[in-house]
Amino acid sequence: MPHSDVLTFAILGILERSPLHGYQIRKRLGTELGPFRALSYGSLYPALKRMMTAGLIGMDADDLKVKGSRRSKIAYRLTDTGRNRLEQELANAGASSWEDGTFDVRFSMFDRTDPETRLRILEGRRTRLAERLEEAGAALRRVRDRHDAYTAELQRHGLETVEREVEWLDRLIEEERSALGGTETNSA
Amino acid sequence: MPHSDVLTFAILGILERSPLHGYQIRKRLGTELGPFRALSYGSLYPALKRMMTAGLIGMDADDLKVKGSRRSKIAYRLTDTGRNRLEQELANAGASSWEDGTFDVRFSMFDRTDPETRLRILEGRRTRLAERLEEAGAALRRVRDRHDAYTAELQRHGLETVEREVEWLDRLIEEERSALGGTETNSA
DNA sequence: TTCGTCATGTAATGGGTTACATGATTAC
DNA sequence: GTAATCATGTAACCCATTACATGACGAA
Repeated sequence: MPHSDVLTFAILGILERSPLHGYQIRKRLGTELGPFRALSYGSLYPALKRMMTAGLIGMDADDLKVKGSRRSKIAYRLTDTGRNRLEQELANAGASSWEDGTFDVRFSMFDRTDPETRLRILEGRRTRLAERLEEAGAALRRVRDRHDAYTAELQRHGLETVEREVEWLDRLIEEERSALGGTETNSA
Repeated sequence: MPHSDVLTFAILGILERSPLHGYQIRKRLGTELGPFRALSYGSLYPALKRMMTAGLIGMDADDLKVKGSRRSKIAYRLTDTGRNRLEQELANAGASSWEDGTFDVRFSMFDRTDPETRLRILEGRRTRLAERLEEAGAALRRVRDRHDAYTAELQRHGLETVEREVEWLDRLIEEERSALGGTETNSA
């Protein structure tokens, strides 16, 4: 029960702001995150169905009630259960918040996350990336000579990209710390 | 028949340098590309099996022949068919070379790719990224105000990352061009 | 002798995409 | 009237991961 999958969480976060049609949810997922992705309907609608079954969301059928039989636009909205689930997730700063496919989604809801949790998530992500950087760097030093110039360049660029992300996180962490007040929070 | 999947192509490229065990192939995939990935055996071995069936690779069973029944280390090597397929792929500068999950693999074999093809692939990738940048930027300008500071920052960072990749490509393209001689090659 | 790494494989499962099928509404 | 976009959904498929099962080899 504790934590749902990313997509469910993302949809919960989007629907909290206002009820939306499936179509609109998809667009929001595209512009709010990334903005380099477009979830297919083949993923979205089944997810909404699952969430209905789980009682996380409900629907306002616009004209479904008016005319007799026509299926039409459906506006989904959060139920109380869904809202509770979302709050529960927003308070959680565990590993699932730093992981690769999850961090962006989690970050996009920082405006609804309390400052301490934000900081812990940013620090978690930073630690994780720094670890990867170290492993990768070490592995690289061991085999450096076996690589041609292009492979080496590819790896250099890969490392550089991650290094930059770490710098970005450092900047955000610093901002969060100073907004929080002093030197109070300690990192693991 | 024309183009195989990325994994097949990557394995072909790795085995061309020398015959390897499945285990070693996996490690190479990890260090040569990225270096942020580790393919699972659940993907690797079935892929090798498919490639065997397709006649792209063959095996040197080390001690399989010596003792009677023991399954042991298997060194895979390219067959002539496999080598031909690889060459065919290496000459191809089509869209499948610029796509997201494919570009890295393709780039890692640039030492076995002729200069003109290299240039066309780099240009293709650059064009694709620049397009995405434009679309994303336009989409963003339209909805900017609807976003909170965190969402905006996430998008800013995403765009910046892609911009940097474009700069990286520009540098590589320039190098390839000057190595090629004059101003001869024309981009689409 | 036991621990870490090398080594090979299968079955169940998961999470996504594409292609298909359908139709309403809006702007030109 | 016709094209674009809005809008919903299913079925088939793809490609990967995780968990499981097995065992050899070298070093402490």
